[in-house]
Amino acid sequence: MTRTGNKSRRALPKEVRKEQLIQATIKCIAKHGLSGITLALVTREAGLSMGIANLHFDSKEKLLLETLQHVTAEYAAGQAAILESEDFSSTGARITALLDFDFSPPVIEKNKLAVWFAFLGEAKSRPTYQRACSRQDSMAQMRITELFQLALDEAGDTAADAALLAAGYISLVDGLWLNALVDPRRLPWKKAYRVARHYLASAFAQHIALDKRGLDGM
Amino acid sequence: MTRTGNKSRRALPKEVRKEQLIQATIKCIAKHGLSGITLALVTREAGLSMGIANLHFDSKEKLLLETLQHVTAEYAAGQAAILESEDFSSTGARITALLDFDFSPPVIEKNKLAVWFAFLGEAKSRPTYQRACSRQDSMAQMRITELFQLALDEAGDTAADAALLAAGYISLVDGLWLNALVDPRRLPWKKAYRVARHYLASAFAQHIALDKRGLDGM
Amino acid sequence: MTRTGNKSRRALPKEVRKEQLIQATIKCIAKHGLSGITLALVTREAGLSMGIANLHFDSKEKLLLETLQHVTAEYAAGQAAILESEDFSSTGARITALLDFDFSPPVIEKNKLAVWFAFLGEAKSRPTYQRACSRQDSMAQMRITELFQLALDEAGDTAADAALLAAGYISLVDGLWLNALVDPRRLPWKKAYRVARHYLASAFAQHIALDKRGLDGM
Amino acid sequence: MTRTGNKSRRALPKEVRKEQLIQATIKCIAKHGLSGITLALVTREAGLSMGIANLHFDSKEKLLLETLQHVTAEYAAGQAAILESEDFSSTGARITALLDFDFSPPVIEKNKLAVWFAFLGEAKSRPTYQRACSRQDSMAQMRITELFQLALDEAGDTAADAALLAAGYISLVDGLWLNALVDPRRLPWKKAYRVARHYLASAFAQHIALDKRGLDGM
DNA sequence: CATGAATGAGTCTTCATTCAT
DNA sequence: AATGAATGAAGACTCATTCAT
Repeated sequence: MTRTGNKSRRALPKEVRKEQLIQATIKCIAKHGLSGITLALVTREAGLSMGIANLHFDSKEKLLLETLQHVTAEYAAGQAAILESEDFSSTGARITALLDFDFSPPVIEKNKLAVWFAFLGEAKSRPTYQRACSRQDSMAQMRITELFQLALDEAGDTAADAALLAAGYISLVDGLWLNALVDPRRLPWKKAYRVARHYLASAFAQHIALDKRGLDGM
Repeated sequence: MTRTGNKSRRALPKEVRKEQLIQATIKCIAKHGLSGITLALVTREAGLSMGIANLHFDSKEKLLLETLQHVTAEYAAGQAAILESEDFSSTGARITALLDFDFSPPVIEKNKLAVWFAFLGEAKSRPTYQRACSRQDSMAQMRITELFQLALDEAGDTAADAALLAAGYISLVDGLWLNALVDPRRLPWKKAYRVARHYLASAFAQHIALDKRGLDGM
Repeated sequence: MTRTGNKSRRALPKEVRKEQLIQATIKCIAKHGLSGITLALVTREAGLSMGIANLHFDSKEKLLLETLQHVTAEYAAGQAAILESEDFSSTGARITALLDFDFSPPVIEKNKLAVWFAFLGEAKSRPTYQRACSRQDSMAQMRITELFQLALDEAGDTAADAALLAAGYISLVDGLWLNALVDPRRLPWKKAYRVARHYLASAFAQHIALDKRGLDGM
Repeated sequence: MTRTGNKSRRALPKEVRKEQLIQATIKCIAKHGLSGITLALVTREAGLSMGIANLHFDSKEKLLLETLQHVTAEYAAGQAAILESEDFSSTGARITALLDFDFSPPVIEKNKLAVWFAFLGEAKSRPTYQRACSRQDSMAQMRITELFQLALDEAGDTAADAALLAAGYISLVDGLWLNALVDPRRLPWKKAYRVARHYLASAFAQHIALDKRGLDGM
């Protein structure tokens, strides 16, 4: 319950309200699942009235879609910042940054991941979700492949296949997220991180060391 | 299949009906998603009457749960057969069999995987689903860790961590399934298989060769 | 409230239920108007549950449309019976029968007329209603024109225009219905009948007498 | 239009707004029907803000009622002007003027007639509408009866019934309006006018000629 | 056992009305 | 006086569940 003390009748900028509702939707999907979510639940979580969701999003379906897009866009932006940044001193540092980003608190935040996999679980039967999930992925996969290729070139490794390594990294991270999310006792986040780091270290031995034990504060 | 003697003539129909309904449920979840499924859809798909689902499963929820259990049990049985079989001549052959099984047609069948990820997507918010998903996984993870440890021992590798490799393999396969399911053009099944094989080959170089290009007929 | 004493859970033939709902709809439109009608009102009037309307008609809109068609079809059938019957001994008798039918109790029944004019009032903005209202009217107008032409021929009247007389008769009856319905004190049904009879008598003096004073029991 | 002196600068806007909203309401009823009209539609049509309707009319219901009264008052005023005018040289001329008025462009304007019949269609179930529709009608009917009686007296016709003729004329015009409005192809306005003229000509042969073929420019 | 018409609680959606600005 | 974001009651529609046949 996020009542912010305001008389709540006060009109707020459209974007603020939409953001408020999207945040409430994320919480509700994490708590009740995609098939258990209702507009009543979402608006109550936001501390607003029932009608407000349709006022700002026209329909429940559009609210859900914009929520999905919000989550994917946020991740894509963070990832793109790393892949495009000029600040990295080395290819290894960039790959490490990518890895650390993928297991940073904002990314592995329970609620957001729950939303992500809730939509992926329905993606097969909902072309709209599928498109929203896939669009940015293709781009990211290309960029990561390029990054990995650069690392292989630097190492003089002509045998390895950058595309295969990239596809593997992406899927591995997805799988680790999913398993750590569903049952953190079986796969603690620290262990998940070490698995991913190990994967990269064995592919890019010259760039990434194995010894770092994990992210602090996880 | 354990035939229960001569009285099966009477006892069988009940199980047949349940199986019929579970198969229809699998198809419907794949087609409409967990949040789009209705008993009317399922029973129509099965060519039966509306009331039959409640007659045999008491409630929609139980039908869904049994469907999930059906899918996980089927996978667990196949995997256990490999992990426990006496027929393998070498550890490498057993690991390869595990890999091939994970990408064999019955396992990567679109409908079943869709069901699997549909339930996983809701697992975070539904303890019942979570338990059904996790139970057998813990066991499998232990057995796979043992298998990998055996391989490492045979290779004299004392540096590698079998538990980490096992967790990585399981998550990698989950991630590959998910990505290949959601968008097979971005990640074709053949490529997914090569990624998984590459993962195992780099961990168990002495046991598994890289050159095998993929499963036939995929 | 039309509870017919049955346990109401008993399944009835589909057509019987539809008829039951259409009758309830007619009553409700007469009582609350097209813009005041709700499915709750209709189903309560029928003594049935809320969901039944959508079960048999798919949507409120289709229930309303079928109700309109029911009313128009009933009138058209009665009128067609007169226009096509072989039983009339003379043209005058047929015209008189037409007139008497137009003011017979089943036709001028308050509820049905209210439904008729409720839909006509919306017809301008609802092509679906417009079509349902117009379709049979065109046919009837043609047949009435033919009948009037026959009467004029028999009378040797070559000056009068049968088409004009028919259009006039139809509109006059519509207007009389409407005015008698809206305010029976200003235009009692008996008077409305005399007006219509007078119209016909002045056009077909040889066939129809003026003296008959009106329908009994009105 | 009675200008209220110099303070009109301040007082006028209120009336202007109401008129603006009534005109928008007329358009919207014609376009969407009484059951499809919403305040959002009306205020958007008027180019004003959502809250303005309640500000000036207190409620939607009152806006609708005032719209109905606006339309009926306009018609009644035009009709009264003819019935009371001192300018007519003969009874025949006055009757003809009445007829021509009833089919003059401002009266048969599509939107206004649509509004008129939309309310009439609901009148049976809404005493408020019924009263608004009937009030002036009674008066008009009396005056028209007087006019017709005068014509009959002038013609020495003692057999005809002026009240019956007046009731017939009023209903006939209503019916013609309705039919021409709903389906102008089946009953073109020119034909409707000829029907009405024919009705009057056959009742008042000495006063009204048949030969005039119709209104120009229709 | 099986059927499917009927039920009615639960949801989404609309929209007149309110009120802070 | 005017605005339009926000409200929440009311209504259409869905669908798991029941039960007479």
